[in-house]
Amino acid sequence: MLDERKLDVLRAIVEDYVATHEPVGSKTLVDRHNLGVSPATVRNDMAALEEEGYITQPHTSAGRIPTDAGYRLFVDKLSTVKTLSAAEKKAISSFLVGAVDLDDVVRRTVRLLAQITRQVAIVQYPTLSRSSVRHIEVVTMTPRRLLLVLITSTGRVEQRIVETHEDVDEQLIADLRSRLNTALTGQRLTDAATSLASVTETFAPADRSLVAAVVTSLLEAFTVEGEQRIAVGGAANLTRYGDDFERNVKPVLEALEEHVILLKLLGEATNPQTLTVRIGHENPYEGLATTSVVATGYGSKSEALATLGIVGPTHMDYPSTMGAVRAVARYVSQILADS
Amino acid sequence: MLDERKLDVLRAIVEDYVATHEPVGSKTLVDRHNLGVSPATVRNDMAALEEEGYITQPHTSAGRIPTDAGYRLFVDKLSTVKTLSAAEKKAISSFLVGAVDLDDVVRRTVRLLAQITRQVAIVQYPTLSRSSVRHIEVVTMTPRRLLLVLITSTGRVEQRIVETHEDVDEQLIADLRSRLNTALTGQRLTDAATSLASVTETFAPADRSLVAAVVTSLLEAFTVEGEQRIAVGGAANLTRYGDDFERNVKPVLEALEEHVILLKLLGEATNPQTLTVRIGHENPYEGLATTSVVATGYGSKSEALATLGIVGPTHMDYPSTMGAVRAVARYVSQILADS
DNA sequence: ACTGGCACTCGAAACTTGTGAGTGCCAAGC
DNA sequence: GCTTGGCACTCACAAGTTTCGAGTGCCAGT
Repeated sequence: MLDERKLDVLRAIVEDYVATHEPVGSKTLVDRHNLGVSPATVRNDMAALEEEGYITQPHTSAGRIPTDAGYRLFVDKLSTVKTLSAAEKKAISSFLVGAVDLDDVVRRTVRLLAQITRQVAIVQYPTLSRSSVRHIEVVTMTPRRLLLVLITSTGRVEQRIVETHEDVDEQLIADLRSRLNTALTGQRLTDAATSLASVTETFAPADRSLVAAVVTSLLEAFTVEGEQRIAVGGAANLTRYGDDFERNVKPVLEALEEHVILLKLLGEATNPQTLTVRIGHENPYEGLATTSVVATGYGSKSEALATLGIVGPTHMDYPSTMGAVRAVARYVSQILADS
Repeated sequence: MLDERKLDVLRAIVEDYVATHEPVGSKTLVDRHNLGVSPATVRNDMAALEEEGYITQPHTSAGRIPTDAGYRLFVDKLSTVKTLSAAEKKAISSFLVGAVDLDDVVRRTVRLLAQITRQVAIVQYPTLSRSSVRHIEVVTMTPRRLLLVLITSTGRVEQRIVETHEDVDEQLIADLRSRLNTALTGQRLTDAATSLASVTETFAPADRSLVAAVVTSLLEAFTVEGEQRIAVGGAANLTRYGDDFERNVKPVLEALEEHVILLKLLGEATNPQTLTVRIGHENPYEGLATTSVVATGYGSKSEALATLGIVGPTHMDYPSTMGAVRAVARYVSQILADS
């Protein structure tokens, strides 16, 4: 059905449209890419491609633009992920060197990704679920307010405030702190939840109400569902969408504020070798019909800790973007892994 | 020069323009507000106001729109800050109740502020400089990687990663941890810096290199200049700027990513009673010529910990916006203060 | 199977025209 | 001496018209 040349034509259309953002016609196409055939032939091929649903006409007597299906085919079969130039690779590593903590790594990564892809970048903080408890700190802020700090093996720090009904006893706090650490340090967060219950029981009934409050709060911190953190950057690149602000840009801006939606967009974490690309309507959010997402996991070669990616118009330069996302994910994984 | 009625006319022009976003002419003005005079009279007043630089014409034979100076006069002399309705007040308090930690308070505040003002909200995290050390935690992540966690009296948690050249000795770490806490807990961050030096001296020379690395990192964490954190929200409200995306919205989006610029925009923290309003060109950033900033401090009645505010088009509804910003600042201060 | 030719389509840009909100100014009126 | 009605003038905007050309589909010829 689709012979080699038709695919060449589709590839040419996608590349041209991505470069110009204007519908591309048969003549222009033959001029720009040396396809070795006449416009008339290309027209026939185009008719076939349109028949199959890979391209479409915005209106009669205009050129063709790729459909979501067209981009899909292009990404899957007609393009190869572009590797970065040496200069770009150098820029990446120098950008990430010197981060002072996990937050800083994430912030720098977002900035970097936005900068080199010229798109909106999204980076998920390493998930808690796969990490383990490194240390738990309990600090009294005011006589009736405690601050819990949970430090995980991935270097992530979670805090919780606990309000109490009566003034707290410093001795009890110290006791609680040491018992919590003894019981939980080294445990995976998922397992730590169960261990928490037994800790409560070792306390005198009189102290149980305080302990229970702390435990509840810690449990909350352990069960991360719905509270996964995300960093976003490069929103100014949304200008690249062209006009029709209201229809294209606004929903994206709205989505960027809804971290729940972003998490869905990023999808399941994959390892840094595998790139997930969602094109237009493939996205699980209707506002992003003219938007594509390129995402991948990061953390370590074998097991992904979290996901990062970019959001951009469907008419983006997929090979370059995919290359950049993959490269950044690899570098970040490396930074997080080695010490 | 400017009698009572001329000021009334200016007020009417500002209110009308803010409501419609269209140049307002003499006839419309008389129709909508009952000024009790004829359009011709209003025209004369308008000519005077234009002479003084408070209003201007986009082109001949169009209505007038306020200039930055016009808005300035309006804000300073012609309007009163609008107090919120009971329902709005209730919404504010219910929105902020249940925050689990300082980060959460800030995040919720940004969201809330963006929602009720329908503008872009900016909230600065409570500054470190005025707070004191509550606790310092040193945790080994890997044999050669330490995580420092600094907890301040304001509930802010700072983290730093320290890489060492040789494997660390757990005993030494425990020792360091306790000495640091003994020496520094309760001290203001500004004073703590000096105390740090003396702590180093109490260690055996062999351990000094490790201790020095930790101390350096802590010092960094203490001196916050240039690393003040900021949260931004409600970027989708930028749609409200009308068209001319490229000229109005893009620079704002860019500014929102540059936290250094935002800090300048927010300016010095004032107490929650005083509202800072910067209109158009008054802003210390050229990209925001069509933008106004409404900001105020928050933290406690007497002393402001940090600043929060909104960024929006110069043609915003100042009375309502100012009322909302002030109200939110007060509520947040309250949340942070009482326990 | 490809190509050149040809009639046709139709959006975009350039130009034209009409309309009306708005202005400035002036002379008359309270 | 303000205020006002009247009047001629301006000019952006919208609607209508024309032109232009890139692009198309189809068909007959190689």
